[in-house]
Amino acid sequence: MPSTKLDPIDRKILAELQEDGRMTNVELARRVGISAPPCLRRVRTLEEAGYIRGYHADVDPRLLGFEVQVFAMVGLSSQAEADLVAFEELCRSWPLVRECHMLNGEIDFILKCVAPDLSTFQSFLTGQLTAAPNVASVRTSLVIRGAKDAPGVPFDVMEERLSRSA
Amino acid sequence: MPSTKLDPIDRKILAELQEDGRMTNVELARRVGISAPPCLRRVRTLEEAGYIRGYHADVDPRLLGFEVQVFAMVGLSSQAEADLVAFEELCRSWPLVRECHMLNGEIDFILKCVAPDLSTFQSFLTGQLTAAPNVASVRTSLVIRGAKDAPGVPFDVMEERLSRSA
DNA sequence: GCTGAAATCGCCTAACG
DNA sequence: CGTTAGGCGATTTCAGC
Repeated sequence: MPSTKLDPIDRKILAELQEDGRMTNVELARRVGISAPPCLRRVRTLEEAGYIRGYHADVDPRLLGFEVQVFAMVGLSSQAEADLVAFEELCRSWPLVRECHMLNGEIDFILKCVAPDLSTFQSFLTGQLTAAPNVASVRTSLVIRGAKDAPGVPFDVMEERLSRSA
Repeated sequence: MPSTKLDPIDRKILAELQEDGRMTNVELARRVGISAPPCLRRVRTLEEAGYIRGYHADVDPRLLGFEVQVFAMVGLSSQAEADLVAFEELCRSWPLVRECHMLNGEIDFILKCVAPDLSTFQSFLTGQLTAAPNVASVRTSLVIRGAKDAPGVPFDVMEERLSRSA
């Protein structure tokens, strides 16, 4: 599974599947301008090479009863690698934490969390997150409303750069 | 398209499609324990009712040359609704900004950004974001590494709550 | 190597019970 | 919701560039 360079058709496939991950292979093939068999082979190759990590339905948290979304900025008291990894592992074990990113600067981690209601989140915050070993500070901000939620990467920016360097 | 309540099969469908959005309908039907036609009808209904907002391939930004991911915390000088909306619209027009969420507290917005390299991001930051009308302050943090990136909502938490309230 | 064409197999998706 | 059934898509095979 070598990460050989992508050609324009591969990039178009990725852009299309990022936009609509459930598109049929023949429709995808039609859009990228090749026939179905090579298109399917390319998709499999892209999956195996790791360009495509998976396919996910994008569900509406609020409709499903997750009314609360929160960003939590976490500072640790020790940044030793073992302690960082321990905290990351803890985040992976918490279902309410959907994303966890390690950052530079004063904040060590940013967490995106969801919860059915505020009291559920508060009890997670005080009982689990703030109480976890090595956690020095937690600042939380409720999401008032979402303004943009685009998946993955901007392929138009990518194409623009590639044509500039050509 | 009424948002009638979901039964356990609907929730299982959502959980499965969140996990693997490209699963075939017959495989999905098998997993949720019904035959294919009613399964497909349920999926269509869930899509039309807005429970499923779309399907997206999850692509790897780094492999595609987007080496830099940044969270930007933005404060505005005016929080009048028209000014908030204007800033949101601006974010939607910037391809490097993948997510924009309006928050409570001192920070008004949090933005998740990607860029091919640091200099591209810096030029966006100084030339576009900080320079935008009404932007009072921008604090940025580079993502050192991602520790968790789970899609959507935790259906196990949902089921647990539902069984508790039963 | 790559693609495309043909053929098979399996899935999707009506219509009906 | 299940079953049937026809049409279409997916996937292998094979030939050609």
